[in-house]
Amino acid sequence: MNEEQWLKELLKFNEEDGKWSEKQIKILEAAIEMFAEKGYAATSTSEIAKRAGVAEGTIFRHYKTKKDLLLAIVMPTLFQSVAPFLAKEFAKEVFENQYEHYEDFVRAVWKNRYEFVKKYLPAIRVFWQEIAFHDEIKKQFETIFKTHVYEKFKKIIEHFQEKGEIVELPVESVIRLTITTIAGFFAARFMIMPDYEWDDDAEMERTIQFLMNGLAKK
Amino acid sequence: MNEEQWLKELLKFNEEDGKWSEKQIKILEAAIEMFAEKGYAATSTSEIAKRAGVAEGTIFRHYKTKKDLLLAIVMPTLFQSVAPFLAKEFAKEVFENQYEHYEDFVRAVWKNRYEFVKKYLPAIRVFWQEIAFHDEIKKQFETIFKTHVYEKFKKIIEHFQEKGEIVELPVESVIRLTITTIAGFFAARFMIMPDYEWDDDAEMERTIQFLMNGLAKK
Amino acid sequence: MNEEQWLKELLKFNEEDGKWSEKQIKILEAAIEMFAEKGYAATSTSEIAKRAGVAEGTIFRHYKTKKDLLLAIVMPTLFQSVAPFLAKEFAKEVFENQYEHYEDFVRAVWKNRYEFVKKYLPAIRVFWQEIAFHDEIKKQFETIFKTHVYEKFKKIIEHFQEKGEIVELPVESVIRLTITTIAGFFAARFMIMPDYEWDDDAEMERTIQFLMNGLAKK
Amino acid sequence: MNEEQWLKELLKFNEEDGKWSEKQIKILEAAIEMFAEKGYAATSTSEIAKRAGVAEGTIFRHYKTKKDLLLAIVMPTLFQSVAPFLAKEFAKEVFENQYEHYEDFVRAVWKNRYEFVKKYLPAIRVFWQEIAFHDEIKKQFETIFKTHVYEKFKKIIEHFQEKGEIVELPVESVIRLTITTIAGFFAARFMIMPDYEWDDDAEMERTIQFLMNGLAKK
DNA sequence: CATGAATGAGGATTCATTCAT
DNA sequence: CATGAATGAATCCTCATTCAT
Repeated sequence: MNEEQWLKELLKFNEEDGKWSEKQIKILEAAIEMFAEKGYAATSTSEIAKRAGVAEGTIFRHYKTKKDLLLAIVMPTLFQSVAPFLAKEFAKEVFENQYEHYEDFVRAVWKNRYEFVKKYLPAIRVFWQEIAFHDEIKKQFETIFKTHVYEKFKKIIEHFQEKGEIVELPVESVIRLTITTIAGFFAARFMIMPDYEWDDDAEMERTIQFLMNGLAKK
Repeated sequence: MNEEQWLKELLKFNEEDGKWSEKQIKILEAAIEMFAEKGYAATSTSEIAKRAGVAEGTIFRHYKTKKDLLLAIVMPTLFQSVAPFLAKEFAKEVFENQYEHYEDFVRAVWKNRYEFVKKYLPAIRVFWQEIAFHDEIKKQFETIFKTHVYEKFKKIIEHFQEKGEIVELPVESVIRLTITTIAGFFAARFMIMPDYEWDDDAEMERTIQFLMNGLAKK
Repeated sequence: MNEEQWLKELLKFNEEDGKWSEKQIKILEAAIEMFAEKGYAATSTSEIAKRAGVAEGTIFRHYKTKKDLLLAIVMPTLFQSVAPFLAKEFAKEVFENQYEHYEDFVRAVWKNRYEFVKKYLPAIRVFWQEIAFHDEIKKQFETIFKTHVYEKFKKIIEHFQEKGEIVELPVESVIRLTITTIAGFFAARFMIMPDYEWDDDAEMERTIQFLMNGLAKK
Repeated sequence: MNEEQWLKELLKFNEEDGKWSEKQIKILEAAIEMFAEKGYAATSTSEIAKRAGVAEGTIFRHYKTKKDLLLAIVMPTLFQSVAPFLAKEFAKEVFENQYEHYEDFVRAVWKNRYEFVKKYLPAIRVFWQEIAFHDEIKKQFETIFKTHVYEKFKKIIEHFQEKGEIVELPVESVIRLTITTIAGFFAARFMIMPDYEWDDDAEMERTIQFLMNGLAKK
């Protein structure tokens, strides 16, 4: 998949296909790279224009303000980040025994999100770096998380708790521990120590074992 | 402990006591608050001056550049963050059976770091928000981590692995899983969902149980 | 010749024609006036902008730094100051008897430079005022002087010394005395006592007589 | 003569002896050096304080403003520059045949001023660099020049013209040519090409010969 | 007298944004 | 649609000067 392709895919959530001019894509690419590297506030629109190979004015033809440009990156990233949970059939799949065990479910999520993070890493960096500074993003994240991720996750957890597969902790704690364990790997792997020589498959195996043991019903 | 007190304590690692003038403290306090809230790049020195109740020029009398002001916050925070591991007697305590089980050790670290995070939260936010944008900070963090935290942690893990208490995974993985689990709680508790109603003791209990089960030798 | 015209002419040495926008010219004019009057260091870019009738930012769109603006004035002035000596045919003209006597040559230079100084006086003031403070300018001046002015001047002097027209002093001394005498007039006339009532033609006559007598072979 | 000594001598014109504290001298020395090197406007009082080894406030205890400090350098330098002409007996000496020929007079002035320039060069640089930017200095210079230098010089010239020793040009022109020739040497020797290897005695000889021939009655 | 912390106006420069071409 | 010159507010930082110690 070439560069432009992945961006278009990332952007699918925002607008209909076909609306993205070449220059617009170039601008987004440049902005993602620079925001990821230096942060939104420390990146100037003129730098973005230079890296994108367009005139400064062109940026503002496509994005009314610099903030709009940030949101055009961050919002699709947020949606794509939780995409599996946004799919209508997602929870259903679980109950219809597509995933016999919680471990199967976790493995499925892991693999799916691993591919996602690898592909969209710079945009994800931007998202997590900027969420602390922009209330709109934080609000949106909370809404999405509560109404989609949490709700569905809860049902899934309860399903496997009823099956007696996982420990009877409060659902919130199970969710948190699951996410923390998976996301902790991703953070270490891609953000904090990306240069360490990771054996991704082995580390996934260890981490999932750890998670399953941790949550196992004694 | 009043506001100035904790800052002086945080700064202990940087310089000798007594060198901190009242204005200098005021400036640091204001800078920490604002950097935590809006980010370093988006905070202007004039805002800091206003909030600190000093003239803008006064900032530059105490900190040669705005970047120096950031480092005066971030470096002590980095050192204090890993303070237990910097203490010479730290690892020794473990081997001399001050901590009979890995769980005792984890609980000790947890409590110690819990107090630390609660007290210095804004400075810690600044640290983690800015580490992504400033190579000096990242470099310093890596050095400290490798030479102090990792080395001592490793010995501790190996000690309990030899005692047959915890699983025979690679030390790196055990360290990562431990840190990820603890830090994951702190991140959720203080950064991502600080407004959720947490029962800190109960959640600590759950998390430590999870960690111990996850790492238990089967 | 109107104001803009002479500036464009002065600038010919720096870049190709046609590249000078109206605002750029306005900025240069304003800068020359103010630098001449108050000196480079004591003139603020906001004053220049005001006098030029442009926004302060516009200055920096055309000249990356204030120093660049100075050099955009000083370098062309340096080149134009020694322009006759830069022309390829210049020395040749002398040997091909365009100037039968040293006095003819001196008169030609005098008239040519008199027109130049009158036209470009403010820029020349800036040049001589700032050369003391900026090493780049001094270096450039020395290079130009040694490789162009001195070399050609030397041949001319030797030519007339061989013809037995002027005294057999070291060439360096003859050059210095000639320049000193001519430049001394210009300095007194235009820099030190511009308000005195000068009879330029008479004073030229006296000065050239003085110079010729001073250098005459006894 | 040590450093402080010459400064005190230079300052003699300004105030009575004994009033100059050590710090005051240090400040003046530092200011002269820095003003000569970077110019008045580009030199900060804090730099001067540092170089002088005193606190910033100390400068303002001795000189009410930075400008006062400049004038404390420039005014004595102006007076000392024309010191011979300020001496009451100066012109008289000429008429009483202390100087038989104009050449004797010129030689005497030359030697006297040569020593002066060598000793006070940095202060003289400051004077000539700043005179262009400060009207008070220019005014003072003009007054001194007209009332002392010019008046006495005029009588001397007329004296030697009457004796038939020098050409019957307008006195102003003779003065200008004399000064220009002497000052031209000093400018070249000390300001423009101080690094060239000068044979000062030989060059003086040549220059005075040139001057005498130039002014000789034909 | 000397100090140096404190000031706040002013410095050069950058920036997001606009708009005529 | 795209451009890039123009803007002027805002940025970080410096400076001459003051004043309590």
